[in-house]
Amino acid sequence: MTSGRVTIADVARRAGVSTAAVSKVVRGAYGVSAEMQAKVSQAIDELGYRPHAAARAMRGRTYTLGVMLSDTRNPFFPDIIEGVTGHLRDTEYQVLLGPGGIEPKTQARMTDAMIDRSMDGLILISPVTTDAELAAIAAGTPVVVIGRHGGAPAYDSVVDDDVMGARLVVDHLVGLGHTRIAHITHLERARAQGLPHTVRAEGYRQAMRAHGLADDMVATSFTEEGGYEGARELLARENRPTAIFAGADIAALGVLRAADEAGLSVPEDLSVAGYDNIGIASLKRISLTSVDQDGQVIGATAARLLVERIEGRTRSVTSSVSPTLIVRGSTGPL
Amino acid sequence: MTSGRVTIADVARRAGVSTAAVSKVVRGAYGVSAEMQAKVSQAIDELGYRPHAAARAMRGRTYTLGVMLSDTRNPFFPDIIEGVTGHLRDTEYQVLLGPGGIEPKTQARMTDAMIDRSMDGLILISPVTTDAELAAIAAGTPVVVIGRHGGAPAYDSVVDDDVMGARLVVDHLVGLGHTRIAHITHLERARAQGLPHTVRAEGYRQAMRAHGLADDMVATSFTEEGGYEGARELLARENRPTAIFAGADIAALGVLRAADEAGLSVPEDLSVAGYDNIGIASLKRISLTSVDQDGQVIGATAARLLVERIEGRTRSVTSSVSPTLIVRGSTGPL
DNA sequence: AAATTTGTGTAGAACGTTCTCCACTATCTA
DNA sequence: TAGATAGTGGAGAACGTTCTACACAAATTT
Repeated sequence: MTSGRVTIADVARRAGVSTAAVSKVVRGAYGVSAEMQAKVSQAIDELGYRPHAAARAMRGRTYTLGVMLSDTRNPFFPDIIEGVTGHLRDTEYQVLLGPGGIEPKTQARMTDAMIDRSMDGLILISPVTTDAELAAIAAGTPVVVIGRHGGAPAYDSVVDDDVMGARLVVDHLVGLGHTRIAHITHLERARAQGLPHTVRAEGYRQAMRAHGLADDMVATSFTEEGGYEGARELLARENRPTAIFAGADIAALGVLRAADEAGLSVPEDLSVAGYDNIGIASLKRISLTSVDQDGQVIGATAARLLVERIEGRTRSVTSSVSPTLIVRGSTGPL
Repeated sequence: MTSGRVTIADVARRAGVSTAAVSKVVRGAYGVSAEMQAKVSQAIDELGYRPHAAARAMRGRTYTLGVMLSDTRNPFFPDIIEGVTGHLRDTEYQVLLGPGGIEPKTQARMTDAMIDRSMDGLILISPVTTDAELAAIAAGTPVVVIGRHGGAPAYDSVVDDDVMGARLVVDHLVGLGHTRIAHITHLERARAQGLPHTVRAEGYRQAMRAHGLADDMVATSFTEEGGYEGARELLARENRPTAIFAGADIAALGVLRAADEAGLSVPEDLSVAGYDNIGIASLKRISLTSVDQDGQVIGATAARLLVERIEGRTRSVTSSVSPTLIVRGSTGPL
């Protein structure tokens, strides 16, 4: 207590062995007798020794995995995080989350910070960066990217099949008799390729074309406010859409607000669908038809791939998770 | 690129000076000439040098602050995090979040992990621990605790005035003519003192007494499900309450679901109020009367106090933030 | 019986910083 | 002119691990 932290040298002294031996025991390395193992373990317990991560980092592992969050406010993240931490629960890896913000610059600062802290691997959720920057990061550190299509050889990817998700929504709405189906997407600031909103928008376009329908998109942002403004714009048109498919639930909530304010009842006057199936979508009051992408599975998969890569795999893997359409009260027949 | 990371020695060689000099420049320490400063800065830029945090940690600072999150799913956290990161934006500190879970054991594991990684300071959000454990942590690392009443000399505290918040709700409901006002609180597993739910419950009790009314509480959990179950129990009573004050918005959402299922309209048949004023509370569809506690201010305050403490302050500070009642459509006259 | 293999433990050099001394020069004071 | 004082730069010892090389003993093979 008084004299600072307990080090491996203290343990070695207590057990009457060398620091190298203690290190072996701690790491579970080869070449330790049962007797040595017992002696050292006892000393560790008695002294309450905990390995100093920074010192470890100087030579080997830190046993720390970083998850870069692009937008803390997105209610979809907790599922992913739960998947990641759940999968890592019984390993000695620790997960630390880095709030990267939505700006490319702040995200880059965050990933740099994580690399500076010599994390063993990084999970990047919907990073807004160029492919080149991503490849540069992945060249130095094991990386798994979530939610970005078109994987690269340098890192693993876990994606939701957003094309399929968008098609599920369009098919559902067309099946209900809708023809004027609008889509609200996220305005991309950076020249990043393969972000979910882009793919969802593309999937929407394809699905509309497949049904011989004209697409109608407005680009705001994936926020409640963005959905609200997008919907206001769409609903002000002379020939307003009868259904709005927002690329994210959070935006769909804004659409619902705009509908309420415009005196339109959902789903009688306007059908609304979202994407992500966030928790509150199931509230009776909201009852939002949405595409579910099982964040826990995505998170757990990402964690698994990352550990594999840290432990030596070099061949790149892309894991695609199929989404499901959850039909609720916000969509109905025309 | 090919030969691993750029170190302070590389910079020193390039600039033709000693590593000690480079270190001084990097740290902005005293005793550097303008010429030296320029020479070294140029070499740093040319080589793209970044200090290795782990190596720094061996001797000095890591410039890393940890925030322990007790429940990632709580929609109230993003505000706090935004406050923290916002306040730290232009400093050289980096914020890393640790998902601690709701169990005392997992939270302890998380704080230990953060200490092992020699973070310069810790912000703990509603930690579920004994005062003794908290004091032990704070003895070794600067700590600011958010959302836990009854501060201790070893750490700083930032709290919402939960007694006042509860009183605001009760006063409001009584003003509307309600007398049978129930409260849903969180069942505490651990023997932790001064957690928000406890204080809110106590504030509710006091306020009811002040109005000469009998209190009626049920303890489930601060989740949508917990609110739902608590409300089901309350609404099943022969003399059911006319207003339910949930100790957290997330639970209030569950109350709304229970009301909907029971065929009760809000606020005509039942008034519902929550606490935290989470984003979706303002959605027209939800329109939940709630107590707002400005998470951003709380987060920013915590960050400020933590930095002060890291930089030498030892006198303990407790900062209390006054909440506001936001009246919306979920509460109405009896 | 000698040679080889296997098992177990240790010495000691990294790893990339920080920071305390110390040395040197140039300026100022007596 | 000698002595003191700033101001600036550098040497080198930490910090707490990991891990390669090696030493030694015991067991096994020739």
